[in-house]
Amino acid sequence: MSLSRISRKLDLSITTVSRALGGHSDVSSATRARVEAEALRIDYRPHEGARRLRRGRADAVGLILPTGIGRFDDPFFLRLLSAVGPALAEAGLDLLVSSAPPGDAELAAYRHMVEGRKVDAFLLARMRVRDARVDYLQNAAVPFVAHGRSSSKRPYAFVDTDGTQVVAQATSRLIGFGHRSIAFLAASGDLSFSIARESGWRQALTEAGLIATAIFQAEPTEAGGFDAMHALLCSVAPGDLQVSAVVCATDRMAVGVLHALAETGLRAGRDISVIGFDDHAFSTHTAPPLTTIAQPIEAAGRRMVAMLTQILAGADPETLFEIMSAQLIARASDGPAAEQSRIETTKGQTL
Amino acid sequence: MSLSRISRKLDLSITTVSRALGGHSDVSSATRARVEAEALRIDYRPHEGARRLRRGRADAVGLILPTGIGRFDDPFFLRLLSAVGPALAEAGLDLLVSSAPPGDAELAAYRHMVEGRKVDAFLLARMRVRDARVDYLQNAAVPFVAHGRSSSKRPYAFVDTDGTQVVAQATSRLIGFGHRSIAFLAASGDLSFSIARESGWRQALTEAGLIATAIFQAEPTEAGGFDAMHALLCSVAPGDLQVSAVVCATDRMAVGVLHALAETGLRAGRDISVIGFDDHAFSTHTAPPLTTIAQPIEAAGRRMVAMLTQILAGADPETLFEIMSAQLIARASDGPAAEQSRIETTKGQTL
DNA sequence: TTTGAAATCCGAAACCTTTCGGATGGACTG
DNA sequence: CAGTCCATCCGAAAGGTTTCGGATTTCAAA
Repeated sequence: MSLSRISRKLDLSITTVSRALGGHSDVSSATRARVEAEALRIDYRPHEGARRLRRGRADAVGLILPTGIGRFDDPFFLRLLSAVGPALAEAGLDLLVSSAPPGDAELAAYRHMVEGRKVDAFLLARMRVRDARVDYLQNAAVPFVAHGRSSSKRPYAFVDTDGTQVVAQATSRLIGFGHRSIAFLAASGDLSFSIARESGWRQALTEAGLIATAIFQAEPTEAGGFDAMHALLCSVAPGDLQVSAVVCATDRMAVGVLHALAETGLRAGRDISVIGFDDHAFSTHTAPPLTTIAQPIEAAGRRMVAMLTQILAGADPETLFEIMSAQLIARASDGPAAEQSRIETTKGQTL
Repeated sequence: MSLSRISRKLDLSITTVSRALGGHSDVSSATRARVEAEALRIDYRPHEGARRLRRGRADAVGLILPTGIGRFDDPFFLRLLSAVGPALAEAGLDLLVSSAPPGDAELAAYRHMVEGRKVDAFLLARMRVRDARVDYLQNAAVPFVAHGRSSSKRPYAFVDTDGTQVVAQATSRLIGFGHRSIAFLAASGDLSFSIARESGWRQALTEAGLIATAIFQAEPTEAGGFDAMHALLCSVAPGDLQVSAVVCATDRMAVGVLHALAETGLRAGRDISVIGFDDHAFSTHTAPPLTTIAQPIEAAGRRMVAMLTQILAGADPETLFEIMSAQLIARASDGPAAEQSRIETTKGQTL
C-alpha cells in the first residue's frame, strides 16, 4: 500500500516509482524528482518483508552471544556490539542478536536463524580451535566473518588480534625485569585467543632459554583467576613460591589473580608481577593498576562488517582476513623481580 | 516455494497445508498428520518475509544500546541481553539490536526500526527522567517495556529495581557503623536509577537526623568515580576530610573511588567506607572486596519479555509493571567509622 | 427421499516489492 | 521516407503466506 500510493498520486506506474526510487537509469530526472519529493512528503519506507520476499535475502546478519558457565558479562562483546551496530546500519543491514551456551543449544540457535532465513550472514566471536559453528556454516554455505581463528579445513574470513606477538613482547618485558619463572594462566576450554596468547608466552620463554612449564588454567572470569591463583599460593609454604610473575589470558582473570595475591599479603608489581589482556575499563583502576594489553576491538568490529559487505557482494571469503596488532599498556602491576624469587628460581620451574 | 511444495507432494491445496500447520480446526486429523509428517521430512520453515508481508507484523523486537560518552561496556546490558535472548526466542520473537549515543542519533535509530517496520515493539533500558524515547514511542503507538521509570504523562509498562529502598538500607547500615557524614556519588545526566538511589540515601540520612548535602556527581564509569573522589580528596588537607563513607550509584564508579582512595593511602573499609550498586562480577575481587547491592537483572529481563508478549497479545501497557527488590551484599569495603572522622563531622557536613 | 448441517477442503485475492520483457514516441541516419 | 536507436515508461508475474468466502461430500434427521 505504498509504492502504489505514490504511483496513484503521481499518475505513474508502480514500476516507474520503484525504479525511480531504486536509482535506475531508465527514468527521466524530472520524474525521478517528482517521485522523490512525494516519497519524502509521505515519508515512504519500503516494506522490509515484501522486499525480502521478492529479493530472497534478509538484509540482516546474526550474532549469537556465547553465554558462559555461570554469569555472562564479558565487556568484550559489548564493545564489539557497539562498534558493529552503527557500521551495520550504515551498510543497510540489521543485526539479529541471540544468546546461547556453547554446545547443542548454540548450534540450534544458528540453525534457527539460518532455516528461518532470518539472516544472510553471521558474525562470529570467541572462536574455539575446533569450532562446530564453522563446520555448520561452511556446510550450509552461509557466509560469516569471525573474530579469531580456528582450525578448519577450509579457510574463512576473519579479523584477529596478534595475541602471540604481543604476549611474547609482554613476557620479554618480564624477563627483562629479571623474572625467571613466569607462569601463564590460560583460559579453560579450547578458546583460540587463549592458545595464541599462550604460544606467545612460550615463545618468549624459549627464546630466552627458559622452560615454559608453569602453565595452569581456569575459567576466563575473575573467579577463575582468583581460584587458580589461590590454589597455587596455598600449594606451597609462604616464601617458597617459585613463580614470580603471571601472564593472564584475560583482564578478568588478572583481576582475580590480583585479589588472591592481596588476600595473601603479596604485593602485585613488587612481590609478584601480573599482566592482563584486553585493557578493559576497570583495569586502569585495579589495585595496583593493571599492566595489560589493549586490542582494537572497535576497529576489529568495523573491519568485520566491511568484510561482510564484501562477501555479500560476492567476494571470496577465503581471501579476506586481517591480523591486527595489540599494544602493551604498562601500568603498575608488574616490575623488577624481587631478589628472593630471582634466587629461588634456580631450584626449578615447575609447580 | 515451500507450502506449495508440500501441497504438491501430498496432493492438497496450499490453503489446507497452511491451515493444517497453523493448527486450524477445519482440517481432518488424518490430513493434518500427513502434512506434519511431510513438513518434518523436508524440514519446512515458513518464509519470514512472506509471513511478515501477509500478517503485517515483524515478530521482532528492538533494543538499542545507549553508547556512552567514551567507551561503552557496562556489564548491565550484557546481562540483560543474555537473559532476554532465550526468553524472546521462546516467544517466537527476534531481537534486533543497534547502538547509538543518547540524543538525536538515538531517536533516529528508533525511527529507523519503526518506520522500516522492522520491529513490533521495543525493550528500553537505562531510562532517563525526561526520556524522549518514551514520548516518541507513545506518540507513534509502538509498544514497549522499559527497565526503569521516567516521568511521562502516560504510564507505561516497566520493570524496575527498588533502588530507593535498598540504598536507604545500605545507608542505614553505614549510620549504624557510626558514620555521620555519608556522601552520595550520583551518576551524571538525568539517569533515573541514579536519582532513585540518591533519594534512598537522602531518606535514610534524614530519618537519622543527618543532613544530606554531601552529594557530588560524575559519569557512571570507573574513570568518573576516580576523578570525583580524587578531586574530593585533593580539595582538603589530609586528615581534614569530612566524609567518612561514600555510597556510589554504580559498582563501576565505586571501583574508581576505591582506586582514588588507595592512591592517597586511605584504606577503604577502615578509613573510609564505600558501597556500590550492581554486584558485577568484578566487585567480588576489588581491593577490598566491594560491599554492594545485587539487583536481579536476569529476572527483570525475563519479566520484561513476559510483559511484552502480553502487550502484543492485547494487554494494556498501563497496568503492567513490577518493582523488584535488590539485596545488600556485605563485603569488606565498609565498616565502623574511624574515631577521627566521627569527631570531625561535628564541624559540618558540606564539602 | 429430501433437507440441512457439519466436516473438509480449496480458489483466489491480498500483502508490497522487484524485474523481465516489452511498448511508445520521438529523433536521427541513410 | 523507411529504418534505427534511444529515452522513458509500463504490464504482468513472481516471491510465500494467510484468509475470505465458498464448494463439495457425508451423514443424520425429517
